[in-house]
Amino acid sequence: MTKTFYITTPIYYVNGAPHLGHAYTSVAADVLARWHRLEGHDVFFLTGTDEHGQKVEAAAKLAGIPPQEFTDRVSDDFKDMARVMNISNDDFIRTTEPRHKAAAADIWLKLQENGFIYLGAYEGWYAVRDEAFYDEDETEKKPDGTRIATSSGATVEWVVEPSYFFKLSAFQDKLLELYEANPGFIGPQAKRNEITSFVKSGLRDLSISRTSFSWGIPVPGDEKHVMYVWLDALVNYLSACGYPDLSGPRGKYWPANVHLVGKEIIRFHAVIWPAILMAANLPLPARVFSHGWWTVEGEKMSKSVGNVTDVRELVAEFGLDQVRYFLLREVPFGNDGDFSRRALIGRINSDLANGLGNLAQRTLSFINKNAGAVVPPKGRLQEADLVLLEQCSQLPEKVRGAIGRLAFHEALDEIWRLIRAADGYIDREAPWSLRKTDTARMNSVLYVLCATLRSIGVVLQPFMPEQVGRLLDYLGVGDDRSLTILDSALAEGILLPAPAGLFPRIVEEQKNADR
RNA sequence: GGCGGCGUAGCUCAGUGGUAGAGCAGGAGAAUCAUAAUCUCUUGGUCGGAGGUUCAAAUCCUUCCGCCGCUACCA
Repeated sequence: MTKTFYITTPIYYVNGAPHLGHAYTSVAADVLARWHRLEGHDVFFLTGTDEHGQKVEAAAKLAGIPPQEFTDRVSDDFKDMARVMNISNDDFIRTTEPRHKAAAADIWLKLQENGFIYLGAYEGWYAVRDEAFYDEDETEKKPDGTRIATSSGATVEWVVEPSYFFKLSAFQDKLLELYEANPGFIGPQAKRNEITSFVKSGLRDLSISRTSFSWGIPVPGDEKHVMYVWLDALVNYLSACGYPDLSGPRGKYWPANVHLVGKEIIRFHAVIWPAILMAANLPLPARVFSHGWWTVEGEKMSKSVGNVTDVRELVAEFGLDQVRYFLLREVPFGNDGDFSRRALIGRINSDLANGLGNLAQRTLSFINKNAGAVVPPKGRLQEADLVLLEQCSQLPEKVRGAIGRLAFHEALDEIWRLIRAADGYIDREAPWSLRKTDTARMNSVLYVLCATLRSIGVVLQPFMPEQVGRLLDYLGVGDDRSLTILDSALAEGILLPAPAGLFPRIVEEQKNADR
């Protein structure tokens, strides 16, 4: 039976437009999904949008349209971003879809049946004007004794509203056991420590319904309440598998292998979500991995600064694969990073244009001009050839290891090590000299270079599907481009098309800095 | 305040007890197949400060300085 691999991005909240951060999560998940497909696994890759809650209700009101129309619009924008980024998701779930509402209602009933839901009261500082609750430290007392919300200035009052609660406190020990028994459950390590100490500090029950607004999934049996958005949202990972009927075609994918999330929502995925699943007697995902945030030119992305970056503009200017490469190469996955034009251009020029692109071009165009435009005959290999080919044969395992740890930057670093080795090889062997003295040897060298480029291309496909696809075309690689083709030697004599540059060098116009 | 992390070459970082490393940037040379890309050599660091343990410390301990994260329900 084929191994299944289920990977998710968070469902993106539709109260704002998609930006660089969303694209980052999706690209990382896409690389994982594509890698596992190369491995021959049965992959299910899910993304989508989270569309309920007070903020969405408010945003729709501001836009002057009904919430459903609003969410349709923003959800389409996220779909468009996925298309532009060449994200290979197998499904796109929306929490306003009937299949999801049914799943969420069923989970609620399961939690209730199992005795983990009770009716209590949610208390807090409520601003009628904002229709929102505030924490005490988000409010301040005015001289006349009334209390206002610091951010909006609206008067707040202490409100007690009935609310259903989830007995999260019952799962404290079980969660700690989970983290203990599965060190890889939360990644990276630093987040695991944070979450562990958070859980150790004591868990309170979680308010999971609201009566103060209505844009949500109704609580089964008590329709004055709508479900708390996070309970609603987390269930999406099950909804897409066909839950509550896990005997259907998608049921085999649950539990998920990886939930990729931004660091701001790790807690919901590493604490609340497993607790809910435990309470519903469902199997737990294998791993929750959180990545960092991007600043842009050293500054935090924010609407007020006006630097919220729509990745689609970057793609239009620099190319899709270039942006995908940068996102995963520049920063160790899990860390924060900075996105700057200068760093992006530096990566494109030194790694892609001068590195991979130039290696491919100098090899392929030489073959095109001097070796009959076919994969040259291998001939008798020498020590230097075998050394390089040995590095090729080790590459998939090295990349597999790095990707298994979600260390995308290390995977790319391994690949570039081989690119540099191949550049050294071509210089030392100098096929341009051999052309005049020993064409058999020249052919051997070119053959080894083709084989090297094939290895590099195959493992690089998940990162840069488009340009690397072209590279494999230029190398005459057929339809099967999975990792298994690297187990067989490259066939000689295949006709090769005329190559063209893969990654154009970026030349920035000199902005006359000197006055 | 409590818990945790970080501070290593101009930049981004690797390196957890045994002669300071990589990539990029800088310098010199070589080569000319190639997107003037490539290759070789090379400049550059009192490993945040101070003290301690040890035959030996970037690596362990103490303390100080600086930066950052977490410290729950509104993503």
